[in-house]
Amino acid sequence: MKFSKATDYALHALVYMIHRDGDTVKIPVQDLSVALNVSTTYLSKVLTRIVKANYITSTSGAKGGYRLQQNWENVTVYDIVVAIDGVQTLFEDSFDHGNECRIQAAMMEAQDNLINTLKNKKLKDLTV
Amino acid sequence: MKFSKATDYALHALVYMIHRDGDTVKIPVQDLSVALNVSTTYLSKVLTRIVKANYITSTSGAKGGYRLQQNWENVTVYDIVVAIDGVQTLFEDSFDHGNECRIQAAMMEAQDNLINTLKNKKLKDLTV
DNA sequence: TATATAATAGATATATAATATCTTTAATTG
DNA sequence: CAATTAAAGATATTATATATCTATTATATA
Repeated sequence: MKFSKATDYALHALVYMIHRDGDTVKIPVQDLSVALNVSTTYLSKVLTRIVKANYITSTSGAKGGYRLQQNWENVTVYDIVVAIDGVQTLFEDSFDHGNECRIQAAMMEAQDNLINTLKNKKLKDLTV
Repeated sequence: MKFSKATDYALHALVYMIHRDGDTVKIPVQDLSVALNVSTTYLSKVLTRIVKANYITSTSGAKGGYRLQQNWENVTVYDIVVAIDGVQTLFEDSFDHGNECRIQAAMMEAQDNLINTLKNKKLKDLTV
């Protein structure tokens, strides 16, 4: 019952990127790994998922790196959580009680409240 | 980012116990394990944590078993989550940004909303 | 008191997932 | 072409949850 470190890394990396002039610059993973004190290889794997999800772009080769997409101001914390960990169900009922199971329903309600909070948090708001 | 199976088992076991005449009967783990289709040994380990947390009592020996505490009507889903998994922080910031870290703050707010929902759910309400 | 029943505790096993590293490949610049 | 940088694949490491097994302790009752 924890958010993954990968999500933590991704959020911090993105906030760092926003600070470094938003979508105007390309930042190599090397820079980010120094800033966050995380290995380049692992951070790169994490960021690749953010690329796939289309919140940043990447360019290989010299002078390459990661750059925020132009739409970055609308990206939410929830978007990143999903990009890293996928859409998860917090509570998987081991028992096949179907939809009428009240335990399941209670957990779902709690989960919805968690998710909605994260949907209302834009990365932009975390950088002020 | 998931609730544990142990929590799932505990909630179902407790709801089952409530159905079986509340706090008036002792129910051996054998019965519960049949009802939930979970091994007696593991379920027993799980329930011992609920005993420690004082939401049920246990008596060894013949005619023994688990019995709800008299206060069971006030026990919440959150109480059980804590009894099983302890008080957890959903998001542990790997970076020592201190309290002013906005990422941390956003995650905390989401977590609070999750927890408050579970605090407002009594086991009693899951059994109607 | 002996026997059967039932929870608890400790040791250990199994499974799974997250985290991390290493190496190779592909793309880009100058 | 040489240097740089991301991506991908293979693998290793670590951590944790889940589960089982055995031994021990407690209780009821025949």
